[in-house]
Amino acid sequence: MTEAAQVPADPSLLYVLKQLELAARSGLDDIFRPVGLTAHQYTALTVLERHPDMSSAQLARYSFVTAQSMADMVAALLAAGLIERHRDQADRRRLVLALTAAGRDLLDRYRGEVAALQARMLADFSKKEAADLWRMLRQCRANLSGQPPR
Amino acid sequence: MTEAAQVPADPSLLYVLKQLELAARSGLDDIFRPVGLTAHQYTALTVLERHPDMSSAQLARYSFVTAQSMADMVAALLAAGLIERHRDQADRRRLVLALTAAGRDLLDRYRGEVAALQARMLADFSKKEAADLWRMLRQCRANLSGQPPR
DNA sequence: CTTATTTCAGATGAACTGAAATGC
DNA sequence: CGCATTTCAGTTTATCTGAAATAA
Repeated sequence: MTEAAQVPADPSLLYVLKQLELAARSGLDDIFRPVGLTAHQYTALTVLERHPDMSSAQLARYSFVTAQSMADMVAALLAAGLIERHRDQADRRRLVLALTAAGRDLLDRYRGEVAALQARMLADFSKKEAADLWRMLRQCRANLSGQPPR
Repeated sequence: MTEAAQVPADPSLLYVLKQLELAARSGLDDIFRPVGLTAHQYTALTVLERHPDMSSAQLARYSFVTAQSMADMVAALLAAGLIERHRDQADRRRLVLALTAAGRDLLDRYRGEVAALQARMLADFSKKEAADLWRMLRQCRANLSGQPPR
C-alpha cells in the first residue's frame, strides 16, 4: 500500500528544517533540470551575481565545501558558458569569476520560476510573517556559524 | 525608485534556508561523529522512535530516498546494534524495524546535546519567536509537500 | 496477474585527501 | 620562508538504476 510520507507527531525544529530544505532543493532541481543545472550550481550563480569577482576558493569557503570540490563545479559552469574567469591583476594567483551574458540571461529567465517556488512555499504568509521568517532564519544561521550574515 | 530591483541585493529565502540547514547538519555530524553516526542516520533513529514498526521501504519514502539507499543505512544501523528487525506477521514481505535498548540508550544519551545545538541556534529568541519559527517552518513544509519526490 | 518489499550487483557523481606548481 | 590559490590524481561514500526473489 502506498501511503504518503506522513508528518511526525512532534518533530524537532532541526528535523523540520531538514525536510523543508530537502523539499525546497527538490523544487529548485525540478526547475533547472531542463537546462542541466543542479540546485547547487544555480546557487553558485546567484552568489556570483551578488558578489562579482570572487575566486573559486572564496566561493568554496562561502559554500562550505573544499576548494577542490568547488573547482569541479566551476569547471562545469565554465563548460556551460555561464561564467568566465581571468587573472586578478592585483594578485596573479587568483582567477576571478564572473557571469557571462549567457549566465545573466539564464538567471533572468528563471527568476520568475524561482520566485514562484518561494511564493508557493510562503502561501498564506502575510508580508510581515515572511519578513519575520527571513529575519529569524538569518539570525539562526548567524548563531550557528559565527559568520556575519551575507 | 524608477528602477525595479532586478538583481536581488539580499540572499533569497531559499538560499538562507539552505545555508542554515547545512550549518545545522554540520552541528549534528559533529555531535555524532564520536559514535560513528551521520546526521542522516541519527534522523532515521528519531523517526523510528516516533514511529515504531516502520519498514525500510516506508522509512525510505519518509526520507525521500530510494528503498535501495535506505537499505544501506538500515544495514549500518543493524550492524551497530542500534535497531533490530523481524518479519511482520500480518504481511510477511515486510521486515519491520525497531530500536534496540542500545538504540534507545543512544538517543537518550545525546538528547541533551541535540537540544543544546537547537538552543544555540535559537540564542536570543524569545519563546514566542521560537514557537513562531517552528510553526512557520512546518507551514512551509506543508505548502511544498505536494511536490513530486525528486 | 499485478504490486510491494527486500536484496544483489553495478554505475555514477559529488564530495573528500594528498601533493605539486605558482605567486604573494 | 610561510601562506593562499589553483590544479592533478586518486579515493571514499552516498546515492542511483536495473534486475531478481518472495509474498500479498
